Amino acid sequence: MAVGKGVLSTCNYEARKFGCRSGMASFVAKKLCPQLICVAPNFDKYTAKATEIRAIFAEYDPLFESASIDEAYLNITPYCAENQKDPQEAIQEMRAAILEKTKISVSAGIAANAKLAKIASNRNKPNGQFFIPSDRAAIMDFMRDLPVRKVNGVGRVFERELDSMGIKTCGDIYPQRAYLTKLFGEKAFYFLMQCYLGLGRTRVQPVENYERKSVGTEATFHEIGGKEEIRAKLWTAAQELEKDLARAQVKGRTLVLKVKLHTFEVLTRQIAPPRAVMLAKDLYAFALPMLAKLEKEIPDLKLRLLGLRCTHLVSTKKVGIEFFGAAAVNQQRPTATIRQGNAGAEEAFETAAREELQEDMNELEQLSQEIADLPEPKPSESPSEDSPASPALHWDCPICSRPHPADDKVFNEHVDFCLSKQTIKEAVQAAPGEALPVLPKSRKRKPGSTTTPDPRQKRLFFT
DNA sequence: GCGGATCAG
DNA sequence: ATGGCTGATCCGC
Repeated sequence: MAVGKGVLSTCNYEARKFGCRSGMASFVAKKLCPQLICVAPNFDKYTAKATEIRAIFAEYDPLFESASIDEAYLNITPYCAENQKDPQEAIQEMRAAILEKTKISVSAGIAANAKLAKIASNRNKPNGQFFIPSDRAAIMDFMRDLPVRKVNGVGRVFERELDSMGIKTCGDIYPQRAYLTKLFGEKAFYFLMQCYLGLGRTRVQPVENYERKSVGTEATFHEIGGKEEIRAKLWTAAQELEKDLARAQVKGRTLVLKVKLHTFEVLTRQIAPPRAVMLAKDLYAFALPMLAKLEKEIPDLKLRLLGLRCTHLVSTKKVGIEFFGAAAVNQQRPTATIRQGNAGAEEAFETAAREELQEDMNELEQLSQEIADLPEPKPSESPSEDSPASPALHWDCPICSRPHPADDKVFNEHVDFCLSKQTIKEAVQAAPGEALPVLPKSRKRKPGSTTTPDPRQKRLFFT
C-alpha cells in the first residue's frame, strides 16, 4: 500500500489579528482589565480573509485540507520536489507571501504527519514555524518529553487521569502500557501508543463532500422551574431547530432533548418519531412527552439549559440531473492525483514504526491475557520489563484505586493530588444538596471487574 | 440503540 | 463558577 507521504504542514492564522479567541472569556478579561475594549466578532470578514489565504495554500498544495476557518493541512512534498526547496524554506516563503498579500500572520508546523504538524504549529506561535525532522529518532525524542495534553484529543479530564498514573509526557506512556486497555479501552490504548511513537495520519484531502450527522440548538438561561416557562423554552428551541434544519436541508429521524438541571447535571432523552421531522410544531410535539416524563421522574424540575437536536438525518434536497453531473465531476478530482508515492527513508520509518506498534500490541495482548487470568485483577506488580524478584512496583491509590509507582515520595504526592482542594470541593458540593436525581456513572471501564472503583466512592470517602 | 461524558473549535 | 454553543466520538449498558 503506497501512501504518498512526506512532509505535511499545518498552518494557523494568528487569532489576535481577528480580534477574538484570546483564550479567555471576555467577562473574565473585563474583570482583570476594566478598560478593555471588546470588538464584536465579524465572521463574514474572517471568511473573506480565509478565502484569500486558501488561494495561497492552493499554490503549495491544490489538495490541501481545511480543518476549520483558521487551520489547514498541506502536503508540501510534491511542491518541495518540483521546486527543489526544502520544507522549511518553502513554508517560510509561503508565510511571507500570506503576510504580504493578506496582512495576516500565520504559524506553521512542519512534520511527517498531521498529528505532529499540528503540535509543531503551536510551538512557535505567533508568527513562527517549527520543524520536526522526519527521522525516527528525532520524532521519538520529540515525543518523549512532550506533555500528553499537547496532543489533540487529550483534554483536561484525560490529562488528569493519565497524570494520576504517572503519565505526564508521551514518553511516560510506554512503561504503563499494560494497564491502558483495562483502564481506558482499546481505542484509547491504540491512540496512546500512536502518541508514544509519534504516529499520525498522513492523508490530506479536501473535505468537500462532508455529511453532517446532526443538527441541534441549545440555550442557557437563568434557572426556571415553572411548567409553562419550560414549555415556552421548548417551543423556542423547536422554532430555532426548524430554521437550522431548513438551512441544512435535512429532516431528523430521531429527536434528542437535552436539559441541564439547576445542579448542573446534564441529561439527554431521545425518541424516534414515526417519520422524519423538520417542522417546529412536530419537533415540539414529539419532544413534549420526553419533557413530561422528566418532570415526572424529577419532582420540582428546575432547568438552566434546554436543547433540541436531530440525528439520523435525511436530506430534503431536491436532486436534479445537473446536480448529479456536478457531483460526479467533483468526485474525480481527489482520487486522480493524490497518490504520488515517494518510497524512501520516510516510508521505511513509517513501516518500521507500524511494525513496532504491532509487536507491542501482540506483547500487550499476551500481558492482558495474563492479567485477566489472575484470580483478582490487582495490578500491584508490574508485568513489564522490571526485575521479577523485586517487590511490588505499583501501589493502588486508596482514593482513586489506580496503580501508581511504588515510590514513597511519588506515591504520597499522588495521594495529595487525589485529596486536592478540587476533589474535596466536588465532594462537599455533592453532599449538602439532598440525593441527586441521577447518579453519575463510571465510564471507560470494562464490566465484570468488581474491584474497579465506583466514582461515587470518591464522595463516600468524605461524607 | 440509548444515555453519559469528553473533546475541539 | 476559568464561558456558551455546536457537533463528533467513545464507552458501558
